[in-house]
Amino acid sequence: MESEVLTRIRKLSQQYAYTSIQMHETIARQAGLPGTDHKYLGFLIQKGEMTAGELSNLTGLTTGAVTGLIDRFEKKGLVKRQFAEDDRRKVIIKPNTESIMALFAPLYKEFRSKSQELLASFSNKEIKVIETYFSKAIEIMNETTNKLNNK
Amino acid sequence: MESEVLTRIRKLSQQYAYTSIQMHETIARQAGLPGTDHKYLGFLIQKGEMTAGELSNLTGLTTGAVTGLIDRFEKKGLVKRQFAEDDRRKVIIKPNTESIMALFAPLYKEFRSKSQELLASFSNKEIKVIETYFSKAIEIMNETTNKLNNK
DNA sequence: GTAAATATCTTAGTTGCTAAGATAATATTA
DNA sequence: TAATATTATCTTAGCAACTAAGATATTTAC
Repeated sequence: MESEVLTRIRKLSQQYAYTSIQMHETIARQAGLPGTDHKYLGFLIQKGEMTAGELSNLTGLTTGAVTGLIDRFEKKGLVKRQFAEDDRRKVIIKPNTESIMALFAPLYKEFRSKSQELLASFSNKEIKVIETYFSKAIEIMNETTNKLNNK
Repeated sequence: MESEVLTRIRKLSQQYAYTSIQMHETIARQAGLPGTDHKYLGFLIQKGEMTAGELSNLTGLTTGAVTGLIDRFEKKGLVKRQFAEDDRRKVIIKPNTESIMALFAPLYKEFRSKSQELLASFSNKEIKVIETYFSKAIEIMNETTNKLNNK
């Protein structure tokens, strides 16, 4: 038997994740990125440049899939390939942050201002609560995922 | 220029959504559902039975894709097809909740108890804050998605 | 009763994935 | 140093699930 609160939060949480992915997919499609590529573009922006192998590890995609992914990004001018100076086997992927921003910023504009507004409606203390919840929930989900993957 | 708080929350939020999807995908894979099928199984559980067309609308998949989706679920005994009595063109998809639960419950067990624990560490007032944030953020994301889709 | 609309299924073609192996560069070792 | 092993990425073949378009079956409208 589980508490009503837990059920409510769990449903909201699932819906939140789903809605968020849905929105990001819609925005990506409008920006000319069909499928799930935008998900990986996010990594590149957040982490900055990285090698193809690192992206493969991070995403769980095979190196072959990553090759195709970078090809598609490169063709759109969103990233550049560059051999590493210290190891010429490595391919460094350099996100072209400016062109990425130019592509996505207008689509996120309204969302951002509304989010800003929503956050402004909470006190600092309340925001801290939200942050704590997010952080700890992320930790729990990662633990669950890792435990399931390593056995 | 955007506030630091907004940036922090936005990153946490994206990470939350990504981690959540990642966990659900891992659980689904362990349950023998590769790809993204589990996402749609969630709809069936939450909404109960629905027609193929409704599922198509809800998911944004074409009717052809939905046919394949139901085929895969049916083959695994997770849903049943049934013609609607009032309109024999319609196919009602009936989720077999018991077999779905039996498949997934053990994989979610530990996650649930940890979530329960996490939630217990917040006061009722704080939980209300989290719920409010989720609800309103979902609303904003849906608005954004709808606005982008209808133009 | 015929025509139009609707709900689902089928088919052909596309996309992006994995797995396995090829290629090129680097590290190791005798 | 030369031979061998390892590493990083790319290429290829095969596969799964998608879309778009059209087929089929049923219902609705005239």
